[in-house]
Amino acid sequence: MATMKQVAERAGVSTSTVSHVINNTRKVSAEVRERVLGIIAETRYIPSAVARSLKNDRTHTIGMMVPNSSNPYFAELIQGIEDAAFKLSYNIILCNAYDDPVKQAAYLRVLLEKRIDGLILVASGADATLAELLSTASVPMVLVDREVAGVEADFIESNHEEGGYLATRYLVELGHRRIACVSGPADLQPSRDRVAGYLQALREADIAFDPACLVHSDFTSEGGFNAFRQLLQLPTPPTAIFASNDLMAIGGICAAAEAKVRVPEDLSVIGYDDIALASYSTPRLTTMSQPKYAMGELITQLLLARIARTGGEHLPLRRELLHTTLVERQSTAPPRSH
Amino acid sequence: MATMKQVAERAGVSTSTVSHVINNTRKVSAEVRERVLGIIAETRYIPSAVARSLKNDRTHTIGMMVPNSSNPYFAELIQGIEDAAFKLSYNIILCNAYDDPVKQAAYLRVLLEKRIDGLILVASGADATLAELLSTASVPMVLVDREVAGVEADFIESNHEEGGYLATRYLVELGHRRIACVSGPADLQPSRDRVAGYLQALREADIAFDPACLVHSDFTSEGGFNAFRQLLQLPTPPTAIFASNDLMAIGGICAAAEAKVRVPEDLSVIGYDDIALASYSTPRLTTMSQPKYAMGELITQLLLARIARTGGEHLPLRRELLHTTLVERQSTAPPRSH
DNA sequence: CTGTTAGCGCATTCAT
DNA sequence: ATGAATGCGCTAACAG
Repeated sequence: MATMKQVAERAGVSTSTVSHVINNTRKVSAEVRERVLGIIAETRYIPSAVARSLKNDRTHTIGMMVPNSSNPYFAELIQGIEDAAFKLSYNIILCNAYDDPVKQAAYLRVLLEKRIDGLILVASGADATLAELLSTASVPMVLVDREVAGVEADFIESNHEEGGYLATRYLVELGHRRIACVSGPADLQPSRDRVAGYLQALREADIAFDPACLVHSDFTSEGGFNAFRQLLQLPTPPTAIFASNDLMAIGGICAAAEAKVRVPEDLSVIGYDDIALASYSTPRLTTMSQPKYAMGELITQLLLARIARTGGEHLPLRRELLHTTLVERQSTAPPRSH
Repeated sequence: MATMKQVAERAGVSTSTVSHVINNTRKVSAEVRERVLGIIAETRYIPSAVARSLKNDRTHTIGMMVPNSSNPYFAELIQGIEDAAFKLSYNIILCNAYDDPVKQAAYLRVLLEKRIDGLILVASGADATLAELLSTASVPMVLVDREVAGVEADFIESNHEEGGYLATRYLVELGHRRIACVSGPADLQPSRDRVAGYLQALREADIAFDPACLVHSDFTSEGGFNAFRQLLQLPTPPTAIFASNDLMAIGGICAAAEAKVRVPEDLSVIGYDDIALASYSTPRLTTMSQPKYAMGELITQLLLARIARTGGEHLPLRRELLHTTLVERQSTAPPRSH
């Protein structure tokens, strides 16, 4: 691989001049510029971002830590971020923590060594070690969906409580009175928020909350499958279920089908996230749509704004709560008795 | 951020010694080692991989270019690769080319500047520019699913033709005679291979191929939805459809449901890929499973083997064709008339 | 308009 | 067992 020095020699100029024609950073005579450009093409010279980064203290690389990039919600979020980042000349290093704080810490360490310009973190666990590591790292950072105790950083999420509320209220308005909820892991704040919204909607409708109607699962299709099966075996099964994400809703619908429970005739199901497949599952899934693409763009913008100010005056901490919107499709309907 | 030099000064030793305690690369007295380690902890020193890379000419970073990381097939493949790479201390820079050769070229350029140690490429388009860029780049590389004319590199894919054949033969064995195929884009070799397998199975069963039964789509749920609708409106609709990927199969099943065509009673559907959601779609999807995780591991191993030999003797070019396996679930059954 | 030079942070060779 | 010195490839004062 050719180096700038070699290019300079062959062009009969200094590396300084070569550098400037590459970066358009100072006036260079047309003649010299052409000559240099010619040699660059001829030698297929490609500047080293590594060397440049060492000099500039900027890698134009962002670390993205998620629990699981195969989960369609994260996959779509990542894609939005990657897209926005590309437009701004940043690359993404993808890290799957699998909800393992140890693995997450190991990754963080590597990212810090690689001198990422910024970090987008959907935290797995929130042990003290993480807060410790993060606060001493002092890398520009934005937290998504999950806050980390003791870490001050921009934070973005959709309004989970509102989402849970709207989903449940929609079911109530359809005429349902026995409404169950399949929640995500109880130790995740977004899960709890969505449940809070669910309870709030129930309360407003004067529907007594039956603890048997709330089951905690794990945000996977399989988990949803099992949770629905359990709910459908209740003495008085629900006529509607709010699933805390689309994966569980889809798995749940599968369980309903196997139990000969028709959706939406016998059971209404509403999901959360609005992943791409929700539009084409059978039946098409009614769901609370999270603005994933907008989130991706906003996250990237916030992070880059913070990166731009590194060392400068402190930007005020931002906390963004995005709205979710109801997408009515075919998995919900008024209850049978109506 | 502390530097090695600062650590050295505070510990009263040379940077050389600090470097050696960090890398365990030569004997250091216990006393000095402890002192250095103490200062490192105290100053929260984190070595710079950037500087190290400049020196070593290795970034421990791999570029991964895919058409679309939200497609569950790629998402799961990426995860397998990312997993395997992590174990071997490599990170992944994720790039979405969106089937746009221009965007792909732009990304490639950046990856080359960042001096990635290797490239995993699921090529979008294969114009001459790409071959040109790639061959002069001389970065260790493995191609996945799509070959690039004029580029010699390791190549990995599943045996698409065999997969298409097995899927179709399975439908034949179930008793179907009118079997349609929803293919991926005609300009993609894997699409063509799967179709070839489909045709082969038809031929073996002495079933005349009806061109109306082969429709080309785009590997998306929406595309599958439209393709199925078209097929179901045929004067003599098929009793079974082989969809070239799960996304299209799932979208197609949605179309069938809306046309009051029951799966599998009225229509058998078999997909391809075996994405995670296939197990929990309604009905559970019968499909040809691609060994995504194994592919991810193999890809990573091949690439790292090649990276290790950089500059050394040439490793023979490898061409790996992995087997797909039939996963029988609930979207297929004998035809009604049986 | 162009060149010289120093230094980014580290690994490593050569001394001692 | 340790240190001094060099250079990886580049950018950016500074000088002319």
